[in-house]
Amino acid sequence: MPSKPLPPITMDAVYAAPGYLFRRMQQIAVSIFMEECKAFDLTPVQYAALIAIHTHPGIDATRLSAVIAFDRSTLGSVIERLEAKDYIERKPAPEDKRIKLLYLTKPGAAILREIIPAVERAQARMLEPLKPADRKALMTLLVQLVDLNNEASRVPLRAEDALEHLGKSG
Amino acid sequence: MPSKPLPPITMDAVYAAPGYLFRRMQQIAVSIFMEECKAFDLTPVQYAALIAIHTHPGIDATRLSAVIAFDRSTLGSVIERLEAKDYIERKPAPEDKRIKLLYLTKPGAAILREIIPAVERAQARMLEPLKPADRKALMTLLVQLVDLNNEASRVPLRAEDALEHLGKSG
DNA sequence: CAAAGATTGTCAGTATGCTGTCAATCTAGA
DNA sequence: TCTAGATTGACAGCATACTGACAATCTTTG
Repeated sequence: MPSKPLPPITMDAVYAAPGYLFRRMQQIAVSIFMEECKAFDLTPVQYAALIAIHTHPGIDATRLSAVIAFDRSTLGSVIERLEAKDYIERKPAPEDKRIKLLYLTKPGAAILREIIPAVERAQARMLEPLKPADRKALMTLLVQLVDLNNEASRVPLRAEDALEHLGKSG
Repeated sequence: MPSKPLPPITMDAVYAAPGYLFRRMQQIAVSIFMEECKAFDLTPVQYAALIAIHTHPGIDATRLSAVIAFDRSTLGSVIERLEAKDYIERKPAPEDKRIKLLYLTKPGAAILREIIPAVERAQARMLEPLKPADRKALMTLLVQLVDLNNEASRVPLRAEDALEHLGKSG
């Protein structure tokens, strides 16, 4: 057998491939987010970063990247843009000259309060076409899959554990 | 009531949001794809484009973007790179001077044959952590959701219908 | 304490993705 | 036919993402 006959190459195989579906769904999710939030000058990534900084005031960029599973390189420019919009500020850490601490500003906290309803509408719209039971089933499976595949991505999620090495006053 | 008390802002709400999970899963999917296919100089997007051009020889860029649901602007550079690698070639359409027809080259067809097993391994790996029944359930729900949300994205999938206006000799 | 090693923020380079625009070209209607 | 409108490929500009590298800085070790 010099060459095994390959399966026929069809677009249907592409349309049914997990990778294609994940990409497509991501495009759709971003599109819905931007539509619901067009009154606010925030992208999904910037929103997640703001939430994380709000939840962990004084976090540094490297730990932030672990908490939201974003690439450290990418995060640099995201932070820059958030700072340019005056939603966050960077302060040098007194005990480590390499580190810059991130804090939400008043306008940052304000925009967060205002945008949350729009974000929730967006999240709901993404799943709206499914029956409620199916929405729940899909989310359950996705949470599992993302968790079990955590190490497969370049920047695994390190959630709260990532903060254990931070100097906490508690 | 001057201001309604907002729900507490937690990272768990972010981690459970559909949009966040889709983004995360997309990152993971790309990472796995690139790892399995590192022997071949092809990205997931370039792979999908190659398959579509193989399936629809002589397609033009605009219709290609509809068939794989990629942005027309983005596709331009993707095509450029595929052409630079000598995997496809562009020929001017005789009856319409605006259009450039896309064809797979011999090296393009060859790389497609070679990469397919790696791509299938990648697709399988993405779902591997789930039980077989759960994989099937997830894919079924995702196919539904992507289809029902088709119009929500900037570039809805137009699959084969997009080709109806193409001059077909058959 | 000095050298080796690790960490942090940053940058260059590449590759999607999106919005908006434009000239060239084709099409449809007056 | 002549022109208003649509289509096509291309481009500029912005925003993720990833790889790999780097200087400054901190930590660990001998």
